[in-house]
Amino acid sequence: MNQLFPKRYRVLRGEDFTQILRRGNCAADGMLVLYARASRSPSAPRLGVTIPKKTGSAVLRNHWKRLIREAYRTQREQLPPGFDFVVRPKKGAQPNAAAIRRSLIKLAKRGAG
RNA sequence: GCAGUGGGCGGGAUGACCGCUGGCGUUCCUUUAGGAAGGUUGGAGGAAAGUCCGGGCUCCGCAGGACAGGAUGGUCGAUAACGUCGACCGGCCGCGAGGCUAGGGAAAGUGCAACAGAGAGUAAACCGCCGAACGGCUGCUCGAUCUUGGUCGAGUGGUGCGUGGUAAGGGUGAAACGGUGCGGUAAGAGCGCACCAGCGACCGAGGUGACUCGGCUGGCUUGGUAAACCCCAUCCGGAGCUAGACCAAACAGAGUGAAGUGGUGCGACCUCGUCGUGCCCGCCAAGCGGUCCGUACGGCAGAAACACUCGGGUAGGUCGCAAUUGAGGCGGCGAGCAAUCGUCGUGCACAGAUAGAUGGUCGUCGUCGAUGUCGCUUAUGCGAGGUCGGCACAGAACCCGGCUUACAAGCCCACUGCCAGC
RNA sequence: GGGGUUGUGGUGUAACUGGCAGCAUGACGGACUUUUAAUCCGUUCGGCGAGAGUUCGAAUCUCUCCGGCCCCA
Repeated sequence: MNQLFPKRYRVLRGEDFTQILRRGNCAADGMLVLYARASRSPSAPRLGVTIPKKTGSAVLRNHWKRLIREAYRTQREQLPPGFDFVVRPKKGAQPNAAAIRRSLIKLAKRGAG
């Protein structure tokens, strides 16, 4: 099972972020907020992570980002292909690896469909 | 043993699997650029933080003096520099080890001090004390006069009524213009004297110096506040790695800029002044724009192939940028009380992202706390293995030197006071 | 990365030439009213973001931290 996470599976350009956030579908639960938009290259789903400064200290923000990326990396094949996703933590939520993994799949299917 | 003071160390270890990212090889694909696979080797801190100071570096052509503005403020030293560090001096606190200290100037000037209090700054008279001096009222004595008990004058008492003297005592306050004693006085007072305290000048000794010690003399006493204005001394050009250089891509251009800058007459309007107009003068620099940041001066280079303003476009890549030479580390020797410096040796050394890497999961060990079991033990306690929970503060973004703040457990060194024992 | 501004009862705000920290609203109680609202009267809660320093005295001056908000790129 391919669990790599190279740069082609990531949203990198600032313009892409604004497009996904402005034009994409939004889905949220108590843990995450997810934006989804049909991508131009339909093969692989791409991920971008946004952590607002109000989340907390730099250590806490890094922790959130790593957990979200890890959840995406380990279960990328279960996500709907042909979409770009931008994910950020829900305000007030506490980071938890298992909950983020469950929430990511649920929200991705809802946002794509 | 108890209590305490100062300083330092430390920042869990290790394994498996799955990842991210820099460097260097290998193989494959590809027209170049580049892409893919796999290998190997590196990958957060003592504070990376706050951004409170100081530098390096870069640009402003060069980095001017003055004013303004800001910063610092015992002395000597250390340093690339500092508001940092070291040693020492003075003051305050502590029994002590030690701690704190923006600590120049208040006999240059200006200002401020609520409430209370009589008085708060070239001191002041509320109570109290005094009755010296002047006046009022009044008693007595003497003299003059005459309307014979009044008037005037002198002397001597009383009163403390008015003017007044007095800062010893009371009381107020954070602070009231030295303290004690004797003299002195109407009462008092540095008013005088003696001693003491304090300040200044001078002299001597010690110290590089801040300053310390001693002597002598004098004013006889000049209060607090400058983290109030201020004065003095010293320092500071501005902006910052999105600095800045180059490449690529994209778009749309428009406007302004090298002579009226000066003097003077007349006219209009509401004065200053502005406008119009005539004359003189000037017209390759006295004007113009220019991150020498603010002000004026002065200096500098510049000019239509340039500069500025407005508008439009682009926010991609490479370098800066990773020890390849730096105020590096470690060790030895030497100088110094120390901060630190000199010298010699030493491959001792790999972070470098750019939507932003340095991680996730699962173990083993370590350590701390709670809990209960077994063994030894009178108890305290010691040892063994078990279960559960915890293991901080915190994440590089151009780089260094400091400061400040945050920080779990644990450990070490030096010193002080008290108690007990020898 | 750089810069600015701000912090005062539960809420909003004033005093900042250093000198007992006020005002409005809210809460509570009373009056009025059949009751509520409005109005009037009274009371209470009790606050200068934290810690040092200067000063006789600090919300105010100085320093160091903490938090909020905003701006530039």
